[in-house]
Amino acid sequence: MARGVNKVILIGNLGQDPDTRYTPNGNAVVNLNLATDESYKDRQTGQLVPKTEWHRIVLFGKVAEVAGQYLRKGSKVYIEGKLQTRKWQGQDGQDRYTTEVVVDINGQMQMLDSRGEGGMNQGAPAGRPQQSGNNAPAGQQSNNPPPQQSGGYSQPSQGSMPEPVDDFDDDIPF
Amino acid sequence: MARGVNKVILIGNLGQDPDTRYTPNGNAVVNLNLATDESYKDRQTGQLVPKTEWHRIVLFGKVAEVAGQYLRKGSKVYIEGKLQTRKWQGQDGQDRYTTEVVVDINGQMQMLDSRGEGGMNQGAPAGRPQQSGNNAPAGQQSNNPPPQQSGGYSQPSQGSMPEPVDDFDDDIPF
Amino acid sequence: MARGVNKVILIGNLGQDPDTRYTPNGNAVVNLNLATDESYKDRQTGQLVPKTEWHRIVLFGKVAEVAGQYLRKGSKVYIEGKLQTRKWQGQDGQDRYTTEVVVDINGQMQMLDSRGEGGMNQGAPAGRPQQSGNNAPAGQQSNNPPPQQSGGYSQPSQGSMPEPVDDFDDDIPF
Amino acid sequence: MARGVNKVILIGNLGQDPDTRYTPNGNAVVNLNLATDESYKDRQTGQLVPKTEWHRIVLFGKVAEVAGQYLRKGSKVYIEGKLQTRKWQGQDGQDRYTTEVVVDINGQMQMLDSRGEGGMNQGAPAGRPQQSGNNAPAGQQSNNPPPQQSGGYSQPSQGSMPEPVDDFDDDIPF
DNA sequence: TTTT
DNA sequence: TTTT
Repeated sequence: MARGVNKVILIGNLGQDPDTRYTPNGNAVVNLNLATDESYKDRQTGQLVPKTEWHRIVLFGKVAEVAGQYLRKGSKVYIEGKLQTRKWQGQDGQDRYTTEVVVDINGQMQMLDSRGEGGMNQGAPAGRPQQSGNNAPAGQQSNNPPPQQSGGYSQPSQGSMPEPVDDFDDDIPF
Repeated sequence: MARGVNKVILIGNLGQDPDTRYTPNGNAVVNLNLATDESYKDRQTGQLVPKTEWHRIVLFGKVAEVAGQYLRKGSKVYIEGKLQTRKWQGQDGQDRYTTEVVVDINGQMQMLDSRGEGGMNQGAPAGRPQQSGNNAPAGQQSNNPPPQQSGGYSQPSQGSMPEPVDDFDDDIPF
Repeated sequence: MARGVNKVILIGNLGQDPDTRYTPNGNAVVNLNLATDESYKDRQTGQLVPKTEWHRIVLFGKVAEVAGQYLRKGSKVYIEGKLQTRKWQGQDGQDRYTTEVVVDINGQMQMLDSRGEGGMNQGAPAGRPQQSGNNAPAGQQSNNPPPQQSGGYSQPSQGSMPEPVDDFDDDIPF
Repeated sequence: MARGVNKVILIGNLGQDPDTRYTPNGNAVVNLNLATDESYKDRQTGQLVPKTEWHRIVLFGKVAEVAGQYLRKGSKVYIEGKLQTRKWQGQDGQDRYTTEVVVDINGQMQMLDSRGEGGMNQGAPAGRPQQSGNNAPAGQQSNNPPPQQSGGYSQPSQGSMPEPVDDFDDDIPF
């Protein structure tokens, strides 16, 4: 299935709560904003300077469900996925490119906060529908420009959150 | 030095010859355009569809020297580096972001073409100065828009190719 | 499915042809002996000393089929799998341990020899049955001590096994 | 320096406190016993069966110092190293082989327990000399059979513990 | 823009 | 925007 290798491995913390959306088929698609920290020695001052790198993560399928339910702002997480750059149109009609780390059936997500502390403190989210309501407030997110969206999927027709059947794979465009 | 993990592993082929530049200190900085191939089964047709992902690679230091000298368009290569997104200004004054895989002293580059075939066919490049001349023709490359450049380093002041001393680390902005 | 991470990534060359066997169900199980090369600077002499590390690889399923058919002694290959140590009984009744890199449905194998050169020179093996005959000679292999076997699977259609060529395995020290 | 790739990435928990030793030169060498958990679906019963894999980790240099000082039984940790199999002689004079994950200057170790909970609860170890005394009690460890040793380095000549020179960074470099 |  |  692959004549190359395209692998990303990250450990970092979430900058915000996960952004959960659903495909028309009811499959979860979760966006994460992940910070990885590094520090390097400044050549001028000789001091250790912290440097944060931010990564856009997109999870699909089962791992997206878990991420959306259990991860929160501040959560520490291990991510294994692949690099993907997608093109979108800016408001000026010009092409823009956004690179994301895609975690699908071939990837992995591991929560690294032990025993519920860490970022999992806002009360345990219960069922899926609530999740959707809590994490993907339509009004707010739907104004986001393309770089905040992940292509072909949209949000659940709110209020009518249509029985999430798990026929995944039927609508993800890759 | 790092309180997180930020690792990328790629195996693919170069879309063009490497783009070699030099910092004012004479350190090589090489840009690669790397394709990784994957194929997935189309849900509609059931057919296997090939899909190519393109990656921007930036190498620094010793590994950059080697890449610039021995890699060519078509070369198969293993890359281990880290993700880095840098901001630049579009001609319209707006912010743009480009994500690259940075290979520095902590990364790795492995040529995977065996026995000189593959992309290594244009004759063995000799010394470093010539390399610079061959691979980083100033007039051509300097017109490249920001996404084609890697930030703070510029090209060798040609003709005066300043004694490539290996005092690396003195000018790389991270 | 996993509350940890256990990942091995190797690029190296095969020390011998693959050793293909079959489970009672007819599933391929392939053993590889993979060399990864490294060199380090000797502190005494200051010289660059080459050092080869040998790895035992066990492949299951589809990837095993491909490996058995297309890899040969000398082939360069990318392996992604997981570490697994299994216990077996020495002839003296004592416990022995062998660590292997297991490549199953979650792993990956990529052939890195381009255009059929490399180790792929003994003529293209054809169908699976023949493969079985050539690579998994029952009579000879079944005498191998435990470290040469990979646990619960046994050999194919015994009794009719034709010329067993691949009896290396006898001098590999693990 | 390397014409191959030999990389291991693990996330798991320590089965015991680290075993810290020192080379004659006073360099720390730390052994860890790391468990990675996985679960698989039993084909017979259809049940999810947990499975623990144990790994021998050997750390050298600075990362060894940190591991010896801050890791404890139960600690969750990220390990990046390389596979290495070393030969030793059993009491019966026969060759034995032990495979370890070696973490040296090219590797990485990340503690994943947040805020001092996790396994770091036996009181904060203070200076290095005490560490040595606490973690590498010569009398106890020296009875360990070869698989418990890592080759060329020995234990601190007791009583004469030679003032660990390696005053690299300022204690806590992360 | 690469490669098979 | 996270974390220590």
